[in-house]
Amino acid sequence: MSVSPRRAREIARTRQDILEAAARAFVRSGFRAATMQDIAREAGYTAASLYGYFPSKEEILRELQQLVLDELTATYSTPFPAGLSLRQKLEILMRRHLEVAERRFDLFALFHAGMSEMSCPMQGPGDSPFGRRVDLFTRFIEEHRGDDDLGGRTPREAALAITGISYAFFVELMHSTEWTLAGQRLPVVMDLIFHGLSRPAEG
Amino acid sequence: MSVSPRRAREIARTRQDILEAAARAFVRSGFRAATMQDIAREAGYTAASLYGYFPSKEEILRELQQLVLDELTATYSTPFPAGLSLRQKLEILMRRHLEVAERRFDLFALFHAGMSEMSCPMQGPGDSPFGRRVDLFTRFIEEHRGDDDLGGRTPREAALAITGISYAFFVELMHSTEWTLAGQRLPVVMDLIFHGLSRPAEG
Amino acid sequence: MSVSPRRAREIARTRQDILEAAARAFVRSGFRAATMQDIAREAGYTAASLYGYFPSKEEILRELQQLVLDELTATYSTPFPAGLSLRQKLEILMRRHLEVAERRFDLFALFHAGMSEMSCPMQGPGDSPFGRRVDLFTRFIEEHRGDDDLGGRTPREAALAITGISYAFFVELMHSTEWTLAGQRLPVVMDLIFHGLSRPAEG
Amino acid sequence: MSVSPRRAREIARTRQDILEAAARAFVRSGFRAATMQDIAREAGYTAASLYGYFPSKEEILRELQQLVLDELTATYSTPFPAGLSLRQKLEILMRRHLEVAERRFDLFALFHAGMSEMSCPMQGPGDSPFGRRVDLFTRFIEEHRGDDDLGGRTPREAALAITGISYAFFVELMHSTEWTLAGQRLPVVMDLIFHGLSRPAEG
DNA sequence: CATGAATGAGCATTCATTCAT
DNA sequence: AATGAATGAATGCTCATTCAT
Repeated sequence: MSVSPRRAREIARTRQDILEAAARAFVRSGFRAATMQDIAREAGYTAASLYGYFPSKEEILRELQQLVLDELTATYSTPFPAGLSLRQKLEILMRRHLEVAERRFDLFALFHAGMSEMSCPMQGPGDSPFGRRVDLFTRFIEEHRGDDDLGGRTPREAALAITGISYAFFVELMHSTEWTLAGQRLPVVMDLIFHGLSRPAEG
Repeated sequence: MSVSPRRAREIARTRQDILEAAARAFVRSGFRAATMQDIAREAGYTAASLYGYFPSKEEILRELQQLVLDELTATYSTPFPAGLSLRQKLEILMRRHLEVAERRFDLFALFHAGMSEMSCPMQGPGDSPFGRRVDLFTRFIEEHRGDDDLGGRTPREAALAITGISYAFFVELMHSTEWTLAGQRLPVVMDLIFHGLSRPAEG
Repeated sequence: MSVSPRRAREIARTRQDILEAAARAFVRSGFRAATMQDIAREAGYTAASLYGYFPSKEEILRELQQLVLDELTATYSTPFPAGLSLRQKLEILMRRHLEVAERRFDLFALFHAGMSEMSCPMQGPGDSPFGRRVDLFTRFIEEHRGDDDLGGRTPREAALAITGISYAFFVELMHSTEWTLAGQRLPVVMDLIFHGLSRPAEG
Repeated sequence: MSVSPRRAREIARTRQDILEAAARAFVRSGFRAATMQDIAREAGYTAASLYGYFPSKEEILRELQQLVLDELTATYSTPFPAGLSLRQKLEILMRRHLEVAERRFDLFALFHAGMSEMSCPMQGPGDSPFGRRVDLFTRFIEEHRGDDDLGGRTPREAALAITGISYAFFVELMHSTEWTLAGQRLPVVMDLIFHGLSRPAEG
């Protein structure tokens, strides 16, 4: 009665396909505006077929959110080499983020795009995806900061700056099609985070 | 059969009421999810009445967007005192933004909340509200920068940092209810923009 | 803000129209098979309009059930002239039933037709409409029986016989179009109930 | 390429299983509400498999109806011992019915439960299962009546009384779980049919 | 002008049925 | 022969919009 491993893999892949299609559709139109037909067309199925893999549209969104959260959490929980400065660790962290963004572009787009609708139907307005990212950065800073890394700001303030700047550059990247620039821009981002506009980028 | 000035003013005020109600509704639920009933209830009318002031729901959104854009543009086009540094001018600009945010809270909330839905149904994804703000900051910088204000970054890069940081702090403010903090936090924001994390907040 | 009495009456009448249309549709096709479109067409509206008067299809059924129950209960709770025999009181009761059937034909048809579906979605299978009628008759008998009216049977047994016979004749009546026969057949029914096949109808 | 007798028997048995499962499902939820999945689950198959045995859900219902009709007809066409009174013959007939009810409980339940839905989708409202039973009883009476058995009523009237009373007691039995009472109650039923409430049950 | 009522268009979801495996 | 997967055709319900009052 149990599914064969082969079949199980097939199902998992189809679910992934649908989730990715849904991510694209949600980014394009928002959760409400995207119809099951849209998602299905994008995934190469009919709307009815989706219900063989997910019980509802809401559940698709929920799984999508969980996926993003998992990927994101992983970038924080993977240990960092010891003996590095906050800045070095942060750079590693952001490289991991870029990696995720490359591997799961739609997911990341969804995460950055759907502010209101990704949070509203499920949780209080307090923890939007943006807010959650701020939280993660805050905890990261609290854990890895040296004594005078923040120049007197609270970890949350620092996290706000980091989240804001990286958010802006991610959005920029997302809308441009030259994805290859991503890595190259990281030094600029790091430099802006740590020295702001006043200090020259290099030396 | 032209309208009396008195009547004209009445109409304009009602339109404003509706727009504000719509802004609240849109922030709370997103553009699609917010029904005309929701907006009407919030404004103290019935859904049918709204059509005496706006031809469609989409038009309400469009006017709302225009309103935000106008308010925002005004903060840029009002001249700045001569002889000020970029930083000083930027601080003035951001104070103006705060003013707008105080005067038209819902509008600002809408602007910051509904990323995907505010842009998608109308224009290409290229110019989201966020992107438009980046554009405005970019032009501002290009216009007011001194020779070595940006430490080697392009104006757009600088604008991205500014937009990102101020966006983050605005969102933070919005979710907290202590709106009074707004002004007090501005120095921190300015300092983060210009010196990043490394440099102490105050000399 | 409150509805004018005139309007209220209009609404009540529309609700009645819809309920009657629904009764017809339910009798014809059963609860599940009857679509909102069917009901609407029968009532001269569109399906969407019905939702201005009832929140759901289930609620329509529920109100219909309540209506039947109310009408039926009324026939029992209206007092009977004192000093009559069980048979005389029962005849009065059944005349009242006939009256109801004349006044609200659809309702009665619905009540006699939809056994399974009228009960299932709402209550346990124990109290079908049929069962409820048996209960009412049982209580009626317990209340009005003389000492040796039942010839040794329990009130429930007597009620089963009464319900069964009257049910059969009602169904017969319903399918024939000669509704006028209703009253004329009552003596036969009464006689069958009290004397069965063996005894001549009239002395 | 004809089927082996062994296989044929296998098929017939599976068809029976499915029909019984369907009867249970139909009684529980009504014809429309019962899904092919429901029937299949009850029968231990998948929905798709049912189509190897029946071309459609409607056909299942049709065969079920035919089955009931066949069983019922058999109770009438099996000859009765000569020289018996109408009452004696009727008692034999009803014992046969009880037998059927014991052997094919679900079938009988279906027959008694689903008035509207069992008839509607297929035939005019004239011949509901109930109506068909009345017809059978009518013909039975016409055939076996003595000269003054009916006390002046028409055969149809007598049949209505018989059908009604037996229907009521069958339903009662069905909802109770004490099926054993069935036979014991038959005398009461017979007595009610032939003497009504007025006459003592015994002697 | 404000509104209650009506509706067309659309959407999520279900289900009988088909078909390749 | 049995099934998992896929789908077309509904179906209940919502909502932006219109219009008579």
